[in-house]
Amino acid sequence: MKQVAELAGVHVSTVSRALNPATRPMVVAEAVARVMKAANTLGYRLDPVAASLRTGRSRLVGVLVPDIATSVFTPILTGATARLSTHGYSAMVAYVGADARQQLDLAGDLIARRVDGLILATVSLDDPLVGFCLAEKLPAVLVNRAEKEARVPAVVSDEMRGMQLAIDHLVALGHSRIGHLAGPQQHSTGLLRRQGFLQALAAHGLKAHGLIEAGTYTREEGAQAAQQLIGGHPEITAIVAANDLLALGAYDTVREHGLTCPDDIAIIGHNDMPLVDLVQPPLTTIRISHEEMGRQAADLLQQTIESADSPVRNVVLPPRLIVRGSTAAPRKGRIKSKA
Amino acid sequence: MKQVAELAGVHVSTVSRALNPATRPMVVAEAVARVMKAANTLGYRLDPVAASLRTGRSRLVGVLVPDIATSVFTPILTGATARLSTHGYSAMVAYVGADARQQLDLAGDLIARRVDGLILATVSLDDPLVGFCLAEKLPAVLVNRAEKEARVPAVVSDEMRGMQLAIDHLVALGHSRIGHLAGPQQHSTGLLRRQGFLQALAAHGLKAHGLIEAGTYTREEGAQAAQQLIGGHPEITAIVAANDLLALGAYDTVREHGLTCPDDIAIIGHNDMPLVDLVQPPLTTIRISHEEMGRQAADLLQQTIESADSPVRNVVLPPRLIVRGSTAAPRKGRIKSKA
DNA sequence: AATGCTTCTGCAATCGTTTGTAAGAAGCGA
DNA sequence: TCGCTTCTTACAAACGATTGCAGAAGCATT
Repeated sequence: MKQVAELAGVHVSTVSRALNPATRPMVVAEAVARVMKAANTLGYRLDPVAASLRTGRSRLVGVLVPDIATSVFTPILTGATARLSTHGYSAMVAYVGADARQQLDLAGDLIARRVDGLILATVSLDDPLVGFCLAEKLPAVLVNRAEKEARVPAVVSDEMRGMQLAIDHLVALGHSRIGHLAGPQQHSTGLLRRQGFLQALAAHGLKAHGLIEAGTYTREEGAQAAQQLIGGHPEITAIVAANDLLALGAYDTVREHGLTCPDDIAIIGHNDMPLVDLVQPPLTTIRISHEEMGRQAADLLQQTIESADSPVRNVVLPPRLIVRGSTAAPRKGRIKSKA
Repeated sequence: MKQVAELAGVHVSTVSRALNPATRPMVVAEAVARVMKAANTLGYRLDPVAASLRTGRSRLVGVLVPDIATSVFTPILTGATARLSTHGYSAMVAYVGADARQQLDLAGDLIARRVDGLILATVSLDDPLVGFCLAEKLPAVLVNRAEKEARVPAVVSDEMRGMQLAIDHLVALGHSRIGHLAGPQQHSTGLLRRQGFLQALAAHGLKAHGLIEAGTYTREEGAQAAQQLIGGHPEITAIVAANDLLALGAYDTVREHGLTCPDDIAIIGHNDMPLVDLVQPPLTTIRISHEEMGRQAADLLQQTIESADSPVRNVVLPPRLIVRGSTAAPRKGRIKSKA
């Protein structure tokens, strides 16, 4: 910067002001031009580290993502980082486990690195991390999963609506004995989808035929929960899962019981993960645009960072029903289970 | 830091030395203890930004990943970031498209932010980015994809071996008329798998029955290439794809032709992506541990950063054959294609 | 007792910006 | 001509560490 100043025949402070769009009006146009030219010929670029030291800001945001490889978090991440970069921010991504202590440490690291804000894809319904950000006055937005009380902005899918789409579809096909494979209840996705399931059933004057909670969103847990569900409620003709992986777990169980999907049991998932259209039968599911979620989260974060006290605003994205082969009208006479 | 110095009754420079493991021996043990205690009671943490400004290092590494959501890059990323953090580094992740200009810009940003090194998952066989890192003297390691000439360390799968496993398996089943769905030839994965395919065939005294290149690793391109392959070589009984997505594209085409897999045509993929065991038929494929790749890349990068001129060393991971339902012995009399 | 050596600590410069304050120039009305 | 704004620009003090250098203290050697 000193060299640029020399070459342009001005003081470094003038160079700094000329280079910063916000302070540029303070400098006479002719000087700005000279500075620009000098900077160009020297191939000079501002040092973000030094700037960060002085200003306390960094144009860096931290993104905390659960360390589950196969899932919805990848598109959230690509959407978020892409949009962040159009706002001039870079992303520091950290994959974290469920350990709250580790999460707080990591957030501490990020704060030490002077991130301007955080995108959290990890929060449970009542997460200490949110309180931490609030205490540190660090802008944060939640994505995919929300908190119980809306203390910070969040971007989520309309879970109630998603479940309503699923139930409406099944009821329209003629199902009335429907069970639910619920997700982890400490996450908003699990909780709200469960509520949505019950509420949508009630709207049709129906009640749940079994509701089993899976502890995690995995195929194994899904298979196990489906086992209990079918065992306890052999009369059911349809299963609504809180997540595609749980639904795929249910596939395994249904197959083990010698039943077929959708003829014996219709199954409907949630998320529309990649490849679920290729499994057999292709999975009917509720599609959520996770990439769009990431983008919206980036926008929301930028706003909270740049306008000091913008209101806590939630963005709720509409889900879509994607009908494939795993749902059909129930059979009249059910063939006895062979297993 | 000043406060810590005051509380411990020493100069800031002593605090700095006491806190840095490398310089700690210079400080008498008793003083170190006092500093530690003071730092703890004040909840003091070193400021990485200031340290970075002074030292030019940052304990930050940049990771460049192609912006394709569904793929092998997620496990690479989780593996790499996890291992990096055990080495005390944090990751700045950037998802980038194929545009070379954009990639260089991004790398420039990262350098400006003083990253200590780069992990590149994006490189083509002859990538300007590698030259750029070399010119900037920025440590870099490649992962998954390698360069033509090994100018920097890389972590890759043993592609030749992978293809050999695939061919050996098919030949053992009785196949002899085998075609290849090759991947993009500007990436080492595409090129080497193609070479491996030909070489493994030759080892059995066979030659290729058709070899079509797909421009990108997508299901659509796979379907299209398979179309050409089957059209031009209706005699083939097996297809070896350079990638699972290409293989799944081939599924679509085979189905369209009214043929069945594996009876009419056996198909074998590459990577063992999540869920390919759930498609119908479950995909036989070559498994690569991408998470391990990420970890090894992190290790390699740490070494290159921390020991100035460690030799250019490549890590080659062994692939494994995973046999599932998409491969079987060829039928004796082929039923005519209906399409 | 003087010298030399080792070990430890303090001083102060430095990394590359940003920004409050002051000072100089220019314009204008009285 | 003088004083008073209004623009511009320069000065210099931060931001929070690291590190070469020098000096002080302690100890052993002669």
